[in-house]
Amino acid sequence: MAEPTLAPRYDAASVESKWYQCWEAAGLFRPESSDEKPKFSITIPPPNITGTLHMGHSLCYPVQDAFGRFQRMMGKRVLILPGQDHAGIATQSVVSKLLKSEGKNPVEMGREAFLERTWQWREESGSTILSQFKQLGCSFDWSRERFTLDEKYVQAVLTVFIQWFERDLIYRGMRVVNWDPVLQTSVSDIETERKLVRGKLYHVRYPFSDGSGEVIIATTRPETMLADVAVAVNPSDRRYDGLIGKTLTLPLTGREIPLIADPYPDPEFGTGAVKITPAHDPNDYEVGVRHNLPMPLVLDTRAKMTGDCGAYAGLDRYEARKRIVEDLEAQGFLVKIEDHEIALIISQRSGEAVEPYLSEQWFVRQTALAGPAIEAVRSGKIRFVPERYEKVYLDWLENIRDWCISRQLWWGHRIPIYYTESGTPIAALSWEDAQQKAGEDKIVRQDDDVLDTWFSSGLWPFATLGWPDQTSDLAEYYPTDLMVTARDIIYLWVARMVMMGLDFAGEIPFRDVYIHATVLTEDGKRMSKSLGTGVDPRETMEKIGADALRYTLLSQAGSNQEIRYSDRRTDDARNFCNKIWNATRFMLMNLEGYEGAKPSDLDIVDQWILSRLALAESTAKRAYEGYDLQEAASTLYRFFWFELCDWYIEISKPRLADPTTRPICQWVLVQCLDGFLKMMHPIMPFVTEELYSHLPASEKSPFVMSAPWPDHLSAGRNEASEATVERWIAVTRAARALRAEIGLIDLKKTAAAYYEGDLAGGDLVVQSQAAFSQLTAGKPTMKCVSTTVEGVDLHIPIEGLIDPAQEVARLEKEVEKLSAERTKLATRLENPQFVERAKPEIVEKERETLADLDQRLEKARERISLFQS
RNA sequence: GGGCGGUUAGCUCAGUGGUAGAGCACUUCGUUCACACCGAAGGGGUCACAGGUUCAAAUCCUGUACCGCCCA
Repeated sequence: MAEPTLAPRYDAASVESKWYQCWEAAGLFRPESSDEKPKFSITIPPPNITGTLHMGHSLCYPVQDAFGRFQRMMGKRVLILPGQDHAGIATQSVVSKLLKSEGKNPVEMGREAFLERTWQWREESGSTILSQFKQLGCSFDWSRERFTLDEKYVQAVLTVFIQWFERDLIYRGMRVVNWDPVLQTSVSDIETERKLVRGKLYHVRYPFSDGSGEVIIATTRPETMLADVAVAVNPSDRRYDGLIGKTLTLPLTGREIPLIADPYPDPEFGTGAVKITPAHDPNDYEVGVRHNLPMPLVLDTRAKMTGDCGAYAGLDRYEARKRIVEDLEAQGFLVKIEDHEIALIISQRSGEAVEPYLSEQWFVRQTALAGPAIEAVRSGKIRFVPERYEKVYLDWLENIRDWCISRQLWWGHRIPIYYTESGTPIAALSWEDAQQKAGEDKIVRQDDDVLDTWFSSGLWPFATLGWPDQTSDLAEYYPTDLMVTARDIIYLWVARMVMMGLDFAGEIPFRDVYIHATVLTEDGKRMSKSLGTGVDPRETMEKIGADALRYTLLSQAGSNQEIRYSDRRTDDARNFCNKIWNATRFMLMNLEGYEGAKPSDLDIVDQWILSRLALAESTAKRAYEGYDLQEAASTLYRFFWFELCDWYIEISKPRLADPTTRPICQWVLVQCLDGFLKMMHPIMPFVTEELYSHLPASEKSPFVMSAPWPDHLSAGRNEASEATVERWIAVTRAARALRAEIGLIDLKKTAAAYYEGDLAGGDLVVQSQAAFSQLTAGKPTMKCVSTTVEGVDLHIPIEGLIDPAQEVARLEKEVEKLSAERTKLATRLENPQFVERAKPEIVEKERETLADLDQRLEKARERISLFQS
């Protein structure tokens, strides 16, 4: 049953294109509907509809696929549910730009027309990334694909809002929020980042109205002084004793403001006096509330000075700053300008400096919801992998602040609040519902804002399964088993899913949270499109295939927090694919006469490789179970390349030529390939599927993807055979090294050799692998170069081929090395404390090593004297 | 300021107490015989630094330096 020969080189492109459709057609992406099997479910982090595949995705989604594939092989009903996020801000700005490039004005179009256009865009280009996941081999259940703006999903979002509103967990209030003046919307605290920039600290004189002196304030934002309503000093600050309550005249405007005492100003900083601008600074806002101060706005939603600002009206905030500073200086109010490092708050979406802005927004009260979410992780019901991220999660939840959920956008879930004529807000699923709830009071409008995208994605693990309906999917697959995501959204998303899952679905949303590493460039920089440091995974896949890309990234997915992507690594992965391909090719080329029956008598090498295979199986299984792909990948790599290819296949070459040993070799090779391909499959699905399809395995599954994990291999463990073959390998290595020492490094050239000692039946292995024409037991009479390893003496007759002085030098070097080692060991063994306290097996091992060293030293010295004579 | 991670061969990284490892790169040798995307043999390390615990430390503890990330 000889198979057709494979091409001599692996070509990913021709192999990968076909299998995805085969799997899908066979229905392998959908979980089986069998109650007997335990389930394993994942809801994938929904990528943005504006997204295209980057290296981060190429790690995150194959990680989920790999664990899913592994669990499928372990006999679970696996559901990996895919979908997408509507990405409010990102999508709205993409479509706005598009419209502007078409010469249209999104604002003038109006909400309805804009949304229609956005839906059209979503249909046309919003699913690119999902097809790229298919290219990566992700075995997701597309029949259950969800989108956060699906009708059903919207119902879930509105239901959550309404319930929370009615439970008084959602409230509306005037607050200073992070305002993005480019995107024209509020953003939440965690959608901002801090950036240290060099700025200036302006010291400005605020005179007392009665002419009795002045207070000097220090500010980084002089343009907001037009909205100043007070100057505050710390009550403990003696410099201002007796001055509290006096009135100051605000420069440039002549407006009168009070000097107040408040704990907020730090007496150590500057003059200890702080101007208070409640509408444009969150700390000042708090002061304003405490002192019941007015809160005028001087900047508008575009961060331009408002119409009330006289000469400055309409100026951009930076231009206004310049002009105001000039005027302060001209009028003698400016004391000095110092260099100062400022912590700017940047909006992640636009990159623009956030403007703290007093406005009316919707908030979720977080403290009560955070409690159970903290408990779920503290009690161990939810586990983080790596564990250290647990602390990050807990720290955030323990210091949580209310969540601003309203966004001044159109694309998203419109806040289901309807206002009556008398101004009462009513939360309802629809206008009609609201009217019903309102009774006599007439509904006149719906709130204009939409919800933060994270509000809707917080429901992902249960809303995708049909909640609020009690669907069978929800009953079967919730709570899910695993959430795989990046560390930068532990707050934005993971914590919120836990809070929302516990509150609405009554259960944790997932058992384990796997936080994957960040993929960086080769020199440790962030991959970023704008910086041009990104590597496009699609190009990598075209060059080397999805499997090699997966291997490159997954083989580095351990507990590290970053992965560096480099082409050198992808070469390794590509070479590995080719090696797997060719080893299988070798086996297929040697299948003549193979009948598939298990041979009755295995040789020691066969027992050895099956034992190594068994060990690889248990290690890989443990690694996959513990979410350690790096360990799984390296275990399988080492087994395959260093044991199966470098030794077993090489040793099998002469055995395959011999009709008595051939059937054994064939059978063992098939076992090894079968087991290896299965175990490798979660990481490299395509090449393993292709090669499995050529395998003459006896109990063959239709696909390696649907094959069971090879648990049965563990029976092959045989430590005695392992020890024996490892000795043969050590002797072979020593023999090759000895050959190299005398210039016989070319293994094509044969040499005769002799050995003394017990090779435990390995003479043929050593002979073939060290390329000896003959390996004869006994001591030759002619002049030899010799070495001792594992208690075996090897001799290669040299017949004057070598300069005796050179050989003496080599042996002396060896003696030197051995002596140094011996001294170290002997010192240790002479230490009574070592002998007393170290574990007996360690002491025993050291003693054996010492004896071995002594023997080798003695022999090396003998050999020196032989050459010197 | 607080927290987390890192520092091991020229480079990228494994290595949870018992003689320092891999891949790449380098040197020498080898292509009709699965694979040159390969094979064989080599060279190359004060495991950042300083203390401590231990019979024994890359590994555990304390501190320091530098790099990265997060929070304030």
